[in-house]
Amino acid sequence: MPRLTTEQRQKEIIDEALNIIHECGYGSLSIRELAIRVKISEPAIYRHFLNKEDIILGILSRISAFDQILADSLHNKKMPLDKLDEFIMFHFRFLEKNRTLTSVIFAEDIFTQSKILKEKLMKIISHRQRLLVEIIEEIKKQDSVKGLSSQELSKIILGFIRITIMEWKLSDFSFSLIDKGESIKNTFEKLIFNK
Amino acid sequence: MPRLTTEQRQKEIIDEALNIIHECGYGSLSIRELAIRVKISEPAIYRHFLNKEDIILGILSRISAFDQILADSLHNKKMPLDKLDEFIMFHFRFLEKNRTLTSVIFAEDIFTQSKILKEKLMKIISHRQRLLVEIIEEIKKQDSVKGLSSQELSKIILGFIRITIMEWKLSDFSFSLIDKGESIKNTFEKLIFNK
DNA sequence: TATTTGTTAGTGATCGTTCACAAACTTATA
DNA sequence: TATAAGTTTGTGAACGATCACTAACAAATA
Repeated sequence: MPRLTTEQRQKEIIDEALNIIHECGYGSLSIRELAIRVKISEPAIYRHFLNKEDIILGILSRISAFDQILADSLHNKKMPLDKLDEFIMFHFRFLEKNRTLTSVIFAEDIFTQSKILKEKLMKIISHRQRLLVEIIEEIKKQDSVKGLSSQELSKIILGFIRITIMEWKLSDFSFSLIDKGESIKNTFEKLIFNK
Repeated sequence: MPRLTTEQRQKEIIDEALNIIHECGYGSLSIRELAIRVKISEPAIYRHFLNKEDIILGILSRISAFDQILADSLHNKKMPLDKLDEFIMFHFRFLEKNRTLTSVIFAEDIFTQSKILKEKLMKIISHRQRLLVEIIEEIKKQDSVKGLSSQELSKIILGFIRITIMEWKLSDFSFSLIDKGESIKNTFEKLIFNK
């Protein structure tokens, strides 16, 4: 029975929480099961998190952290079209490395329970859309884009990304998301930006 | 304490199950709460459904029924582009009238628990996509469509529909989905079908 | 020694489900 | 037509299991 620092344990606990949600759904996420997987007792969980909601907040923080890395990565690209590519591919690369997070994205029920969680989720969603709208606005300055609002375009792109991820998940990750990303890239360039 | 036929009760139970999921999320759907809302005892629920899973199957059957009406409605349209319009608008009209069903659509957790439920959901999804692909193929015969596969196009359309519904739900149904449908129609005609 | 991280044991609440039984409605028989 | 028999739809009480969470205490670490 090794003793870890709170930081290490918190990471372990969130990792296992994600595994449970991923494998058995959010409804199966119990402190009991979590404690068994982390190989500590139930009360030990409460040494590192205030309550169950706090654990979910920890999961959302991990997604927020992703947002920061995404923003940084976009800064490195100069051409707006490259930024769009990076926006899409970053999502796919990230999810290939963190499959368990796909389950959280679609687990609506996590967020209906608590106002705090719902607000945090909405922040993440709107932030990501704002990021995409900015990219599209930049593209519009350079290239001719059909008479569609940036809002609409962003929703089309996000919707397509989302449905692709969902298909990937429902197929038990049977194809390469990154390969799909390449063809999606071409699709949008053809479809929207007249390339 | 009035006695109803099984058919009537089953309808009541499913209606209230949908209300609970809609208002409080799937995690709050318990036989106890359900019985309170229907104003019968818990064991009475089991007179009309085998178990909880059976109740969810009843909800899914209601969605399947929708699929049949959609297919019929599409048969009445002759022009393929009208069919596409009808496909989109039918979804929106239906959901405006049945808001509670939007919650089920996004409640992933319902389906992760049971193999039977997951399979029934996948059938519904793939059936709807097949319907849309057929429409797109018809359009392709008549109009010039950019070099994109019907599969890809169907995913773009379904993704956009889905994200619009999600936005509608997250905004607490603060805008008219049908109005949005009109502008989506124009968007796709401009974007994809060179109108 | 003080603090942090862990344990065992137990809290009341709620879960889905079943039991034995009662009232209502339908059908068959006297 | 009255009544008996059978079926369907309801009830209260209770089942074992599990839920999130806590009090009290022990061991490891600084």
